[in-house]
Amino acid sequence: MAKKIGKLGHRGRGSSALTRQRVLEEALGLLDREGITSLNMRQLAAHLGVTPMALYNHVSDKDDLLRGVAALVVDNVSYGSDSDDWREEIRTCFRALRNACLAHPGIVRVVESAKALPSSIFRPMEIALAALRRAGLEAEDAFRAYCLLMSFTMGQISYETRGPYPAADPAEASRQGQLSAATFPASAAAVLAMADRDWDNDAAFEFGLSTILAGLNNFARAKATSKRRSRTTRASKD
Amino acid sequence: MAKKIGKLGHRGRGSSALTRQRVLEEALGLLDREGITSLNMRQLAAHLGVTPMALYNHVSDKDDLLRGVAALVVDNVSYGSDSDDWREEIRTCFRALRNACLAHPGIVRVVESAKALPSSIFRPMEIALAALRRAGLEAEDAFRAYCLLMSFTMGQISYETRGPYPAADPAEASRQGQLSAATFPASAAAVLAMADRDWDNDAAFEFGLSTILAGLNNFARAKATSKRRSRTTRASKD
DNA sequence: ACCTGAACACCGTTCAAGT
DNA sequence: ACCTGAACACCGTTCAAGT
Repeated sequence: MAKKIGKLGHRGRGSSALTRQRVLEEALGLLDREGITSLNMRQLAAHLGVTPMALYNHVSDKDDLLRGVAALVVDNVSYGSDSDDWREEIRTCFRALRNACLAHPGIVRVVESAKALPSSIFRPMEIALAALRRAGLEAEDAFRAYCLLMSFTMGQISYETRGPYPAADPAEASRQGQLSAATFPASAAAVLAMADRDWDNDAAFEFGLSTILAGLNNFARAKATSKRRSRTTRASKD
Repeated sequence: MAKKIGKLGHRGRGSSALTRQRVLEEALGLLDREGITSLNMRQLAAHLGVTPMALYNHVSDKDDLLRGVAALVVDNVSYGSDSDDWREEIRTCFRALRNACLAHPGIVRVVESAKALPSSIFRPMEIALAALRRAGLEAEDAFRAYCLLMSFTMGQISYETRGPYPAADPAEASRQGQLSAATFPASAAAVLAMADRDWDNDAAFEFGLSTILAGLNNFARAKATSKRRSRTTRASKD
């Protein structure tokens, strides 16, 4: 027993042994504190007080590490809602996804560079698809709508966490005189309008969500009436 | 003059000297043929028959190289249309962006990993913003709508070019039994519905575009009537 | 001004060896 | 079973030297 204490005690920090969980958690911490460029096997090993090669006992690959970190962020998110309005269900689902990612801004670059995603991303997909089917969309349209929602959400999060590209930020470009009112009038006007008030990412996300849901609602209602009409036609034929 | 010919003649391929343009074009070719992992200074230099360090005479940085390659893909795209329907203008604009990117699938990863974007990214922004203003949106809403359209388009292209993540592809997951109808009924149904017909990325993109435009149209019309109403109210007060 | 060659400070990962 | 240490095959980039 003394042997056991001694064995655990001589490890760097704490008395815990190296486990996959500990590796992934330290990786996420490193990502949060120092960004994705610091998330490499050597620095991670150093933070765990261990040799780089020790990590390979708990992680098969760097890509496995990245997938594991992504899973850590996304696995325990609650995507469900108790509303019976399909639009509110979808709102809650993608808001939850966005909030989880914004809590660990570096995770977006991890997801973008990972070769595979944790399979738990099927959970928001399931919820969204179910809600969309309940709205009256057919399977194929529902999947297209899901792609639309997911693409927008991930794109938006990517933009938010990376910050606007220096060369693509209207405000920055206007400061450097690249965005003259002569060649880019609409963009220059947008900069002018945004100059005073702070840009609100939450509001931009909600705007996007509402716009998509309005469009999907239009689509679902059109689908419903065309179905009803064809039913009436059939009935009158009888 | 013979000296000049000799000087040019002893270069690896062709008689052209190394220029920034030639470096960027070869980089794009390398990207197209072998993907982003092969797009590095050493391999690029080898393809140009030159030492890695020779590239730094025409490119300040690897990030400068990436930005240059992105510019090559995006600079000469024509985003405009001759329609006077703002929705058609926006369709043409983002279709053009998508087509340009799909012509060089690797470019998406380049854009994602680049620290800066070519400033010609303002051209589609300008066209989209102008169309949205003409639709009746105020500056801030127009910019939010632009972000929505751009996020969706880039997200969609990213999904298309990377191919679905092995762990996030419903069809693949269902094949491996990760997507049982018991736990993920809606997703399993989607796979079933998509099993026979091929998934049509173009149709999915058009679906997304139409949905967003329908939502924006709703928004613009609501804005217009609320404005008209307040004007009437004011008039009746007079 | 443009290019070369050697070198440096990094990466992920293999391999043989220790306990 | 788990970890170490040295090594390999890569990266981007600096620096001194050549023309």
